[in-house]
Amino acid sequence: MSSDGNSVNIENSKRPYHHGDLRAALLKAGLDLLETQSAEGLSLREVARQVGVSPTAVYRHFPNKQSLLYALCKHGADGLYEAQAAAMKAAGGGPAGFAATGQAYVRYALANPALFRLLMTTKPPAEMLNPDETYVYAAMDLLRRNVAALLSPDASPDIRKAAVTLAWSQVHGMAMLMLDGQLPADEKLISAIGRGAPF
Amino acid sequence: MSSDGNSVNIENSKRPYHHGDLRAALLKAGLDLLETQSAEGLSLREVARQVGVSPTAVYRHFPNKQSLLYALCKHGADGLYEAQAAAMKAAGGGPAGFAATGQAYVRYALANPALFRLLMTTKPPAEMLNPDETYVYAAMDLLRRNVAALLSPDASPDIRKAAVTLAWSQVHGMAMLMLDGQLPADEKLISAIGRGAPF
DNA sequence: TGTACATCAGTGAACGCGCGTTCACTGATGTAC
DNA sequence: TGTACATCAGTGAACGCGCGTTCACTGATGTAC
Repeated sequence: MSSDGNSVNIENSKRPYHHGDLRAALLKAGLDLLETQSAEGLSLREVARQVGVSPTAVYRHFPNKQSLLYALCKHGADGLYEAQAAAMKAAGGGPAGFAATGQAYVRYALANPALFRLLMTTKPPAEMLNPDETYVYAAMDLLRRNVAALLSPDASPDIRKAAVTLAWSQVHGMAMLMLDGQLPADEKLISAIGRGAPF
Repeated sequence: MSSDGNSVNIENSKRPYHHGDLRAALLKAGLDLLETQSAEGLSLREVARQVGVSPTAVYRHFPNKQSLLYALCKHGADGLYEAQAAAMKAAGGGPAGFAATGQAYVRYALANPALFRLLMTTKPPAEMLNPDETYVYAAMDLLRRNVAALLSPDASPDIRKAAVTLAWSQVHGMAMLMLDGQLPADEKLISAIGRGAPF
């Protein structure tokens, strides 16, 4: 466990973390725990335990459990957006870029199951800047622009909206069905996204 | 609360339910509770409370909490299948029938949010007859047959599988996004399903 | 029709559990003079 | 450089809570004779 030899327990000094580090450590621990369990099963005490700190210490960095969860959502949303943006950039835009972002969406969900679920399920707190934006707003917006670029320039707003909705639905549905074990997490299925499928 | 006048509490006789009725009452209570709260928040004690019975009484009808949840899943799965089958029958098969089943899927999810989630998330117990079947198997199979009927007869198995997957994904994704508040539960969006959308 | 008895579906009390959160506290750190 | 002191990030004990489940029980129901 500890990295100094002889398996001696390092006795924590009273201040084991440098300024601001505990917050980051708590988030890291939360993310780690979400790799092996669902968000509902995640407890504040468990996160503290994982870091090796008393439950009370968490309250120095987050006013309550919920705000810790919010922070995890934020982190996850950023990750999702970055994964999609990177995929689009790598694919070079256009139809290929569109397909790539969709696939990145599914892959991100599969790589971060509990976090992805939490992210989608959680409504941001009212204090957030744009009250009607969700955590996935940035990722969604990227998708919207991609879809718009594929449509003929004179497509009506209704058509555009329907196209975005259906594209997002398809990608999201595949992600959820795979997470829930209803579909195999099969790379072949993922790569069918955006390839001019029959629907 | 009670239906005899003067707000006198009806003192339960020791056997308030006829043979087998308590089981049905518990299931009913579970379903009712799932209309206003998530499945994770549903407790065995709460179900018992709702029926007006001690928590212990539940154990006469279900070996444990999980099996009560299984029974709720079963009920929900049957409901989903029936909703889709009825929609297909009403639409008279063919492409219209396919669109109707997809739309029925989304509508069922919206009408039974917590139950639908539970249903999708829960793996049936090993004792069930076909171990690799999920609760949604029947509904899925109906979809599969519908999709198959739409494809040209010489479509390869891979094409068929991809078509089913994408169709299910689309419908499921829309349902989930609406349940999660990421998309408005808008009838216009729902009716876009299966209407030869751009994707 | 009456009686003895097994069965069965409930009861209430109790268990141990882990949770989120509050409290009064401690001791190290950083700062002003 | 030394000292006094405020700040701040931790601690451990405790709270009340609701949970799933077990236990010994009770009294009504159904059955055999």
